[in-house]
Amino acid sequence: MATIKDVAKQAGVSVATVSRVLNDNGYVHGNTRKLVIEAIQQLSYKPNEVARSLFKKKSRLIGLLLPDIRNPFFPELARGIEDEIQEQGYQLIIGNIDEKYPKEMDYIQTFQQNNVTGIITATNLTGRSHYDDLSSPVVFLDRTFNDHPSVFADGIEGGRMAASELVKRGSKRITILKGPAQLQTAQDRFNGAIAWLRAEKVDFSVIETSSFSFSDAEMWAKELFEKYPDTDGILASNDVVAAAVLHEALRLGKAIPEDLQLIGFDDIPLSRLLFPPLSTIRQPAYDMGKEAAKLLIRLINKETHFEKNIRMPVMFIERQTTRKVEENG
Amino acid sequence: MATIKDVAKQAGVSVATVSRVLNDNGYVHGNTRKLVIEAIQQLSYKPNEVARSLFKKKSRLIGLLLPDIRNPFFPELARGIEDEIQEQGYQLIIGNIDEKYPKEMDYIQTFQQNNVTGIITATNLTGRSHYDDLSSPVVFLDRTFNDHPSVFADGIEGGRMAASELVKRGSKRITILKGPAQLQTAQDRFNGAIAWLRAEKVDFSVIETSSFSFSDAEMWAKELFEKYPDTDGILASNDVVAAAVLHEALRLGKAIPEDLQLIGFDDIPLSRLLFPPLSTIRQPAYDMGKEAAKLLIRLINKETHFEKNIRMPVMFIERQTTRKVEENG
DNA sequence: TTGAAAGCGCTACCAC
DNA sequence: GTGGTAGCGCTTTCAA
Repeated sequence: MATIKDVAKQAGVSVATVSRVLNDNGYVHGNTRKLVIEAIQQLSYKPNEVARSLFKKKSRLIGLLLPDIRNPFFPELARGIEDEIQEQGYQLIIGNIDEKYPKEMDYIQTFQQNNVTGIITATNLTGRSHYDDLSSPVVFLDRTFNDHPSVFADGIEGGRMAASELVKRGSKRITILKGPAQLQTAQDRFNGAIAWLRAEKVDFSVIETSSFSFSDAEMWAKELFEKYPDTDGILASNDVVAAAVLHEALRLGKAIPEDLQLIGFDDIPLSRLLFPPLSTIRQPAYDMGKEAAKLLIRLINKETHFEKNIRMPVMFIERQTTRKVEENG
Repeated sequence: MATIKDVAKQAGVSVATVSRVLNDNGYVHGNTRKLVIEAIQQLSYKPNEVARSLFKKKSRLIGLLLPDIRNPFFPELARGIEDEIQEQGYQLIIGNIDEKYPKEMDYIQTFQQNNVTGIITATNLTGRSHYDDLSSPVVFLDRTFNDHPSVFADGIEGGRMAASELVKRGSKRITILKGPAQLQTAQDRFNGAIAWLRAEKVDFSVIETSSFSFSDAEMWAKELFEKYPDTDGILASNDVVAAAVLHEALRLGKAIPEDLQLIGFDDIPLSRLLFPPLSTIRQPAYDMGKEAAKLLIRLINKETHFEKNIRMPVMFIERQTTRKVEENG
C-alpha cells in the first residue's frame, strides 16, 4: 500500500501539501494540486484511515448495536441507517449482541477503541448506563433511555390500534401476549392495548412472555391455547410470535379469521408470506433507521435546535388474519 | 481516556514496560508487573486499538461481507462466525452489500483502510478479482471463487436429494425454480436436481429466476402456476422463494401436500413456522459460519497443511409440504 | 530487567 | 503557497 510519503515523492512536493489536497483545506496552487492528484491516481493511493483516526480521534465509522440479527425487524432498521450514513461518507459496522449482556459491553468497548464517530443502539439491557460516559454521541433506536436522543415507534397508539381493530371486527375475548418486561417499547404496546380494552370494558387475558425469539414463541403459542382455548382475538407481541401463534392455531384446526383473529406487530417482510397473510401493526423500520441516522449525524456535527426524541407513526396493515369490517358497523 | 503514558506515570515505570506487560512479552519483574497491573486497573485503562493497529498493520477486526442482511440465512451464518472468532479474541464487523456491486468495493476498501486482519465474504458478484490482491486473507462462504479458500454446502447433492425425495413421494411433473445464474451454489443445486431427474427420466420444467429477494419471489410464484398449472412437485431455489410459492399455491386452492409437494433450500428459522411447515434441504448455516471462521484463523496464523475448500453436508428436513413416503415403497 | 527513542501514516501548526 | 516537523498512542529495537 502506497503511503502519503510515496505520493509526495512522486509528485515532487511535501507530505504537507499532499495532505492539503487530500483534505481540501489550506492554500494549494492549481498546478501543484494537479500534480498531486496525478500521483495519487498513479499509485492508486488510499489514505490510511487508521493513521487518520489516530490523529483525529475520530473515524468514518458508525457503530450499530443490534439485539438479535436473526429477527428480521433489525436488519431492516440497519438498511435504513446504512442508506443514510453512506450518503454522508460514513461506513456502518454492525455488532450483534445476541441478547447477551457481556457482548454489549464488548462491542461498546471495541467501538470506542476503534474511535467510532457515533453509535446507534437498539439493545435492550435493563437500565444500565454505560452509555452515559461515552465520548461519542449515542442514539437509541426502537428504545428509549432516560433523556438520551432516541427514535421509536408509537407503541401506545399501536397497542390501542391493534385492540380496537380486533374488537371492531367482532372479537369478544381477547388474549394479549405481553412481550419482554424490560423492553419499554413492548410495554407501551401492551399498555396501549389494555388501556383501551379497559375503557371499552372488553374481556381480556394476558400471557407473559420474556423474549422475542423464534424458539420460545411456539411454547407460548401452546400455552395460550391451553389456558384460553376459547379466545377469539389475539394480540401478539411481534410478528415472529404471531407466526408461531398462527401456526399453532391452524394445527389445532381453528378457522382464521372466522373463529379467531390475530394481529402482529412490526410488519416484517415475511408477514405477508404467511398463510393466511398476517394482519399487523406496521412499524416503519426502514424509516426509523433513517431518522436515527439523521439524528446521529446532527449530534456528530454538533448542530443545535432539533428534536432529540422522535416518535414515529404506526399503521394498521389489514391482511387476512382479521375479518373485513362490517359496512356501516 | 487514559493512555499508556498515564499508566506508566502512575506505576512509576516507562511506557516500554507497560507495553511489555500488556503484550506479555519480554522480561518484566514480578513486582513491576504487579505495579503496572494495579495502575491499569486504577485508571481502568484500555489500550487504544487504533494506535496498536497503526503500528502492527493488523487489527483485532475481522470483516464479513453479506449480500443481503434481510435474508435470514445470512444472519445465521454471521452467528456462527461470531461465536468462533470471539473465542479467539477477534471482533466481527459486518458489511451489508445489499446486492449492489459498488457497495462491495466500498466495504472491501473500508476493511483494508481499517486494517482488518481477515475477511469472510458471502457476496455474489460475478467473477471479479478484487479479492486477489488483498493483503489480508479471504475466505469465501456459501460461495467459491477460483481456488480461494472456501466453505460451502454440497449443492449438487442437495439438488439430487430434493429431486429424489419429491419423486419418491409421488410427484410426476416437477417444476424447478432455477435461482440466480451467477451464483455457483444455486447452479449446483439446479444441476444436481436435473441430472438426477434426467437419469430417472422424470418430466420437469424450469422457471428462471434472478434473485433471492422477497419482493421478486411472489412474481415468480404467479408465473409458475400460470405456465405450469398442473405441476405436482416444486423445487424452490431457497426457502424465501418457497414461502412465496406456498402462499400462492394456497391462494389458488391447491391442497398441500396432497395435490402439490414443495421443497425449499436452506432451512431458515421461519420455515417451520410456515403453514404447512416447509419441507426443505437444510444447509448447516451456523456450522458453515463456524468452519469459515476456523479456516480464516488458520490462514491468519499462517498454519499449513489443512483443507482449504470445505464442503458441508446437506440434509432433507421432512415437514408437511411433502407427503409421507409409502411403507415398503 | 528496564528505559530511551524511533517510527507506524497522517494532520496541523509554524516558518519561510 | 509550500515545507519542516511535532505528535496522535502504541510497539519494538538497542543500550544500559
